[in-house]
Amino acid sequence: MHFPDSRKRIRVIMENSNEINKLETLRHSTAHVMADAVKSLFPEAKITIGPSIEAGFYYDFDMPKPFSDEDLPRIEAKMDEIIAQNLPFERIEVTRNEARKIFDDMGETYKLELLDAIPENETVTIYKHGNFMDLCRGPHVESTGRIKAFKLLSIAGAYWRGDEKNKMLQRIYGTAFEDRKALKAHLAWLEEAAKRDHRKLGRELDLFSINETIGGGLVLWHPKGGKIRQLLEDFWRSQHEKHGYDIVFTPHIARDELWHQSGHLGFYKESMFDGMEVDGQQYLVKPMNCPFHIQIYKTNMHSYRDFPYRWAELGTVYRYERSGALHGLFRVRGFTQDDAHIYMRHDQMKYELHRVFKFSLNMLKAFGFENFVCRLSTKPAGKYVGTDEIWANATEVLREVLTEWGGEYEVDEGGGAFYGPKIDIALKDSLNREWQCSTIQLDFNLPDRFDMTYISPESTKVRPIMVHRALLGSIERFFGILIEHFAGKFPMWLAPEQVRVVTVTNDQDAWAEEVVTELKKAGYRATADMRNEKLSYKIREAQVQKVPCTLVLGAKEVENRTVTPRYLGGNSESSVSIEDFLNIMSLKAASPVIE
RNA sequence: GCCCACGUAGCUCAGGAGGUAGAGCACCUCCUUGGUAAGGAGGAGGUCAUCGGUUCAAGUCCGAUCGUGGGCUCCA
Repeated sequence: MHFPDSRKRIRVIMENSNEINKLETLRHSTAHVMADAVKSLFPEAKITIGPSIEAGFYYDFDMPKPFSDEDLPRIEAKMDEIIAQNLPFERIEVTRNEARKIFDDMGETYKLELLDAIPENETVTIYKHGNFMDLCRGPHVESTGRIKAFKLLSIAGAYWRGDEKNKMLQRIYGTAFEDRKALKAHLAWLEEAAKRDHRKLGRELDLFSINETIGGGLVLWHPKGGKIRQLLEDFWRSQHEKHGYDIVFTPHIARDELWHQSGHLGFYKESMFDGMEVDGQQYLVKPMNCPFHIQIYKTNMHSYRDFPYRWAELGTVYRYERSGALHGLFRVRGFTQDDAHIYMRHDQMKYELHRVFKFSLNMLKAFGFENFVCRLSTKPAGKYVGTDEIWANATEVLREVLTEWGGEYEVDEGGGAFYGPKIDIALKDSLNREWQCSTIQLDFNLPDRFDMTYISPESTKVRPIMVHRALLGSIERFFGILIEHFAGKFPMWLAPEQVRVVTVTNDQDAWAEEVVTELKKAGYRATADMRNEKLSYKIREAQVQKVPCTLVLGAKEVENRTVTPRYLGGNSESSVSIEDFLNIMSLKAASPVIE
């Protein structure tokens, strides 16, 4: 029911787990060295925790005064000194009382708190290098000299133990690698990711904007972004119709009564925008589409013969996100889900879930993604609705779906929502970052709450099985992912402008207009640049704007009635007739096909 | 929402320790008609985010607000 619409999820996958462990150790040791450096530069700092993370490490400090950016080079310099001394990391086993005394004497109150949290049966260890001691499970590298390549990256605030009720600590992020070459590669990767930032490309390519006057998290789609969205949605619609879905449309607001029935006003209110009063009735802006689709269902009696129903909608929803969480297209307050609900009989569950899973993967593949990671979330330990039998059954089917697929998947035991188990699909982009997009969720709750029924062969009323699913997740977020994945160089079928016809001089204007007319007639998106500018100037502009194909027209082309193509990032190719070029385009611009 | 940083022309950015704004690109005009990533000249364009304060004088100092960014947090 709740689609992970705009969650940013970045994880760099390392292939070899041994390598990971070595790196983790190295990074954790680097964190210790950093804490040592911070303590010697800022004796008033209290140390807290400093783990290794996916692409580096951090250490949190309680500081009377926050760090500034200028502090980072100073800390790095101090760290270099500690590393140069090649101090051995010593592991010291201590009793609780010894540990307590040590950290108490040092005034490290956070360490005392951590010490108390260590289970009774666990050995307490301290790691020491030079004069720096830290309560730590380890392991560590042999000595500080093993740290060959590190860099401090940023400063951030972070709550003690991640709880906003606690004190805000000062966090320093850094990273470390086996050697300088690997570090350099990682820094280059960060730079590449920054270059692809969809917010930057969105502005440069004039795709979308988010406007202060309108409000944070509310997206304006410019003509070029709008064209891409239109192409994407047309593709999406046609594929859904082909795959047995019917398209529905529902309103943006509904009376509070609906949200009471659905339960959203109970458990989702803090994410919903305040309502408005109309004719004495309270209306709320929708954060989800499901209650509407259920109302469609409930307008009629249904027979077991009629299933399944597959109702899809590009439904725009609004959810309150805290201001600090907003981020470009990835985290917004208004977005369009590529939503659908499937209603079915119990005996159809297996077929439908297989089918929708396959459709999800194929949809993502159509946009050029090849690698996926799936996650199965099973029954929560605490409260849940639905019988154990139906949970077991549905979970088994989902497991089967994943096994049959054969790809990489993890199981989040107990991670399912209270209303049903689910499969989430994350894609990996060209920078190997993971983005969770698709979600396929069973729902044993809403059919009950809305008293959905169908008539069985025995003439009894039976609850249908309900599945929520989104393939792309949110159109806004998926668009952001596409921008970054392609670095703005959209494939021909999605490019807002496919062909730019560029003239050498104004003597070719007539031919340029004819070529554009021909291209448009054939259904391509083409424009002519007939400005009084040098050829190289116009070529550059077409390249900078990432138009996939530029056709150069000079005297030669006019004479032979040809065009000279040049593709994005490539060099000039040989001249071809317009007929030949149209043939080439029909191959290059074909929409993907989903089986 | 919280911590820190930032907010000067459409964009990217300059503006030494207060004296009433500048560059490049983009835009407009003119010259140039030039074969594969920027030809030349000129012009227009800014209540320096907003509001308030200090001062004879505030992009410049102080405060608040709004917004953006990096994180944290939340995510039925």
